[in-house]
Amino acid sequence: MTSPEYAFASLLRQLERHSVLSAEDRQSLLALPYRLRRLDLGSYLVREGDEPTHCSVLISGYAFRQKLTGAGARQILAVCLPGDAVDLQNIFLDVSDHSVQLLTRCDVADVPREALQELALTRPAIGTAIIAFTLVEASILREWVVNVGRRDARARVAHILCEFAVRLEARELATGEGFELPMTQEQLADATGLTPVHVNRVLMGLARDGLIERHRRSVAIPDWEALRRVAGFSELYLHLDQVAAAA
Amino acid sequence: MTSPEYAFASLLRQLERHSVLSAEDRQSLLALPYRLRRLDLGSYLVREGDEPTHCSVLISGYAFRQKLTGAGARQILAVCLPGDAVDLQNIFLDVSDHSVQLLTRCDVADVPREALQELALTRPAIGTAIIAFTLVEASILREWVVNVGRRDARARVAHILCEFAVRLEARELATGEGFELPMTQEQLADATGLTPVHVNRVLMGLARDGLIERHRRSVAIPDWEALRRVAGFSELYLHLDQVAAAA
DNA sequence: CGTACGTTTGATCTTTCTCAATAATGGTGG
DNA sequence: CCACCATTATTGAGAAAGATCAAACGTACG
Repeated sequence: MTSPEYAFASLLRQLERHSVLSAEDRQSLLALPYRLRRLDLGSYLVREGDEPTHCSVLISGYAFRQKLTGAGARQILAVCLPGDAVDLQNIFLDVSDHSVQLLTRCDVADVPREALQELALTRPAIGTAIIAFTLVEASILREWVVNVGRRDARARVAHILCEFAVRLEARELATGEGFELPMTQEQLADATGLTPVHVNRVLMGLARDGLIERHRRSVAIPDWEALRRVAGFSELYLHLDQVAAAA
Repeated sequence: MTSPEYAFASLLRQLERHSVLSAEDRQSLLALPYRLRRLDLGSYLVREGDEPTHCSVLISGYAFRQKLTGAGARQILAVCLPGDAVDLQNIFLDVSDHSVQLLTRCDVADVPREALQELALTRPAIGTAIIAFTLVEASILREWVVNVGRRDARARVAHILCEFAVRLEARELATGEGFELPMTQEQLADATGLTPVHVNRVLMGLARDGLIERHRRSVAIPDWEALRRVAGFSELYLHLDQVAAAA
């Protein structure tokens, strides 16, 4: 389950969502050179200001993108799931504009920048897939702006829970029953633009109203429609249904 | 100044920021087929849910990306400047996840989806440039999340003003003296996640403290360093300095 | 088994929102 | 060119969502 081959396969599955890859395309992706690392919770995969030399693929574990304001506040920008290529971003820009930190202990595969770049440019189908992949990330980011900018605390927290549930299910990391939330309430606060105290109160409120059930970090959603309504959630922006046209 | 050739030249200049284009690359970009349209303020260039058939390039005028929450609130996600290719986004995804609306009367050039897509895939340098371009947009979006999520009202408004000033200057649409802000205070509010009333109060406050000078929609920044400090602004995320390595 | 971290709760305070009214401004038709 | 109308900007008073401060409680891990 956590072998590198499996992780590349997961990356592959995501790329194929938006582009038709030939057997050769697939092969050359799986043949990409890489170096394996195991990193502890809290390690940085990328730091703002870095000049990237490689792109890391998350084999197992979770990570998040973050930036700090001048005043020292932290904003979490995105959560990376197992199988995500963490910094496709950095392969085509020369300096990293945000940091990526691990949410859990992780296995990562580092792919040299040039190898991936060359693949993207010489194989049009892979190029398309990579562009589409970054565009989906951008779409998620746009919804994140909406969440933080124009929803109240309850809807914000509900929305981020809906997003996790759907993204995790799409990768078969969650069942309809529920999922492990890989974040502390403080991290949830930095993702939603709230304070940890208020996140706690909102979570308690959602639980009290029967919209979620919690035991430790595990979250279950007994009435999906109800939570979706509270969150104003519509999964269109995840671009999950877009299957590449048959070859 | 507002001929289509000029606008494509402006697009070209942006693309060349991140990739080295050959004479041929340039030529094929400028030879792209297009259809010209003049549209009134408030028109939609793209609507959420649309299946895109073309990519519009802004020849003159301003536009903005937006999404609506279920509750009907609007969040502005980005402002598009003259010379921007508005929906490179949509060329590689099959359904548009947000809307683009005009901030002013605009001249736009519609480039057929297939033409641009083919160019991106057959000319690696152009492919690189397009990926880099969308990555820079994503970086701006990330800073937008930080702005709305983790800065107080004063810093938020100051930050968006700093961003405009720098982006406009980079395209020679503003001088050190100041610039025309193409938005109403209500739109500014939807961009910063505040209410129009509060945006007004913050603007008044910034002016009272000598951080900005306003007459109608024109904004001057008498003390750049002071405003930058209030905003916590650092232009790294705009990736402006990144010049393509010499060929 | 104790220590550090995360969660929960209460009390109070502040920022920002809401509602409402007034004043400018710009555009339009006569 | 002027008067009118619609939109945008400005101001005040009161309300509310969420922040801050502080303390207690759990739980996991070394």
